[in-house]
Amino acid sequence: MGGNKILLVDDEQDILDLVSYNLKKEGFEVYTALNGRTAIEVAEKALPDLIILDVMMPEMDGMETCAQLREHPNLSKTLIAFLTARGEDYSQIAGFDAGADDYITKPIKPRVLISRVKALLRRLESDKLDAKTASLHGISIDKDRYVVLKDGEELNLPKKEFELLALLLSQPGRVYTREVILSSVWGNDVVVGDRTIDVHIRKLREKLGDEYFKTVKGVGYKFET
Amino acid sequence: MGGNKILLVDDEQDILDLVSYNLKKEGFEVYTALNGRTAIEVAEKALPDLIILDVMMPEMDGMETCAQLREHPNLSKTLIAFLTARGEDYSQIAGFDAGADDYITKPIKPRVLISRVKALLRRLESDKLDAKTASLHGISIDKDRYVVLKDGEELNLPKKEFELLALLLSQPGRVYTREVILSSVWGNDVVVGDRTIDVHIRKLREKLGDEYFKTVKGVGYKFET
DNA sequence: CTATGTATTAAGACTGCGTTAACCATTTCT
DNA sequence: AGAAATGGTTAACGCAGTCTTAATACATAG
Repeated sequence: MGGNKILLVDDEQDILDLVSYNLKKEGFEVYTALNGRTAIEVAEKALPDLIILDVMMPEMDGMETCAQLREHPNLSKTLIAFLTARGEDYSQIAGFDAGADDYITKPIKPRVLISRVKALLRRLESDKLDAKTASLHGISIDKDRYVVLKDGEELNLPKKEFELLALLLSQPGRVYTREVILSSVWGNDVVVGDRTIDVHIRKLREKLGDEYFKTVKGVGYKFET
Repeated sequence: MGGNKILLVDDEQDILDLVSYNLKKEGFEVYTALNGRTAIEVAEKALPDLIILDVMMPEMDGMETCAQLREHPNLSKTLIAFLTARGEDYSQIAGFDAGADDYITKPIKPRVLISRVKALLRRLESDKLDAKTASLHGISIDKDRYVVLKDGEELNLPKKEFELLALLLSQPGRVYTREVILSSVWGNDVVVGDRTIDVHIRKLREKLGDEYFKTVKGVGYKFET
C-alpha cells in the first residue's frame, strides 16, 4: 500500500511537520508547501495522488488553490482534501464547490487523519481498477439480457450458473463462502448439498476458463484474474 | 450509492421539507422528526446511517439529543451532523464535544448539503472497509479476499494460518495466550494440543518473516515489528 | 544443572474439493 | 402425447493439501 505521493499544503510549519511525520511513518512519500503558489509548482512536478490543502492561508487560500489545480490538465483528477478548522464557516467553502474529495477538520488527530487518507487512496485505487477490469479480464455480464460476454462473444449460461457467476463477479476478488453462495443463489429455504456448488463452479470453469475461479479451501470461492 | 437512510431533525417544518426534498431527489431514504424525543424514537426503529440534527430546538436541543443517541447501544456509531445557524456560539457546541461528525451551517444551500452528506456517507463506507482490513508495516490482510499482502506481494495462506495471523494482527503488540488463540481460531469445543499453535506460528514465520512473531515465554505470542 | 517451555521436523490422519456418472425434473420439439 | 434435450442434484471415489501429533532438539530462567 505504501508509495503513494501526498502533497501537504499549510502555512503553519508545525502542522506540516506533524502531519508529514505521521504520513511518512505509514510509508507515504510526502511533499510539503507553505502556500498555494508553491503547492502548484510542486504538484506539477511530483504529480501526487492526494493533495491535502489548508483552507485558511494568506495570499492564495485553499479554495483558490484548489480551483487552479483543477484547471491544470495533469492534476484535474488528483484527489484533494480540505483542512478546515472546526466551526469554520462552511457555507462559503462548500458553496464554492470546487470539487474537494474530503474535508478533514482541525485539530488534527493523527490516527484519524491516517485512516481518512487511506480511505481516500483506496477509493483512487478501486477507481483505477474498475476502469481496467472491465476490459482486462474480458468477462462481463448483462443481467437484463441474461447474457455473459467473454472477449466480445456472447455466451448463454443456464440460470444457476449465471446467478453464481453474477454473484462472484459482483465483487471480484472477494471470497464467497458456500453458505453465502447457497443463500444468495439458491435461497434460504432450499436445501441442497455442497457438491452442487462445486459442479456449477466446474461448469463455469469449463465455459469461461479455469483461471478465473479460485478455490479458497475451507472458505469458499472467488473470481479473480 | 442510493438507499442510505437519513434522519432529519428540525423544529421548523419548512426546513424539513426543503432538505427532505433535496435528499430524496438524490435517492436517499429520508425520515423526519420535529423534536429530539421523536427523533430518538424514529432512530431506534429506522436505524439510519446519518442523523442531521438542528442544534437550536425547544425542549430538547440538538446536543442533548445527540448525547442521548450516543447512549443508545444501536446508535452509538451512527453518523451525526449538527445544523447550526451561522454565527451561533460555537464554543458551547464544540465545548460540549458530544461526538458530532460534522457541522452544517444555515442558511442551507441544497448543493452544499448534498455534497457534505455524500462525503460523510463515503466515510462511513470506507470505515466499514477498515474493519475488514488490518495492516502494519508492509503486512496487511484482506479478510474479504482471504489474501495476505507482504510488500505488495499477494500471499495465499491456508485457513488456520490466515485466521491465526488475523487474530494476532487485530491488536498488534498485544500478547495472545495459547488459551485465547485456541478458543478464537479453533473454537471452544475443539480440542487440539498446544504444539499445534507452535507449528502454525512457525509456518507464518517461514512465510512472512521471523521478526514479526514474538514469543513471550510462559504467556503466548504477539505480532510486532 | 535442571526444569520448563518452545522450536523443529517428519509422518500420518483427516478434511474438503474435483470429478465423473447416474438420476430426476423441466422444458422443448416432433 | 411421447421423445429428446437441457438443466439441476446427488452419490461415490480419488486426490491434494492441510492439520495434528509425536518425538527430539533447543533455549532460558531459576
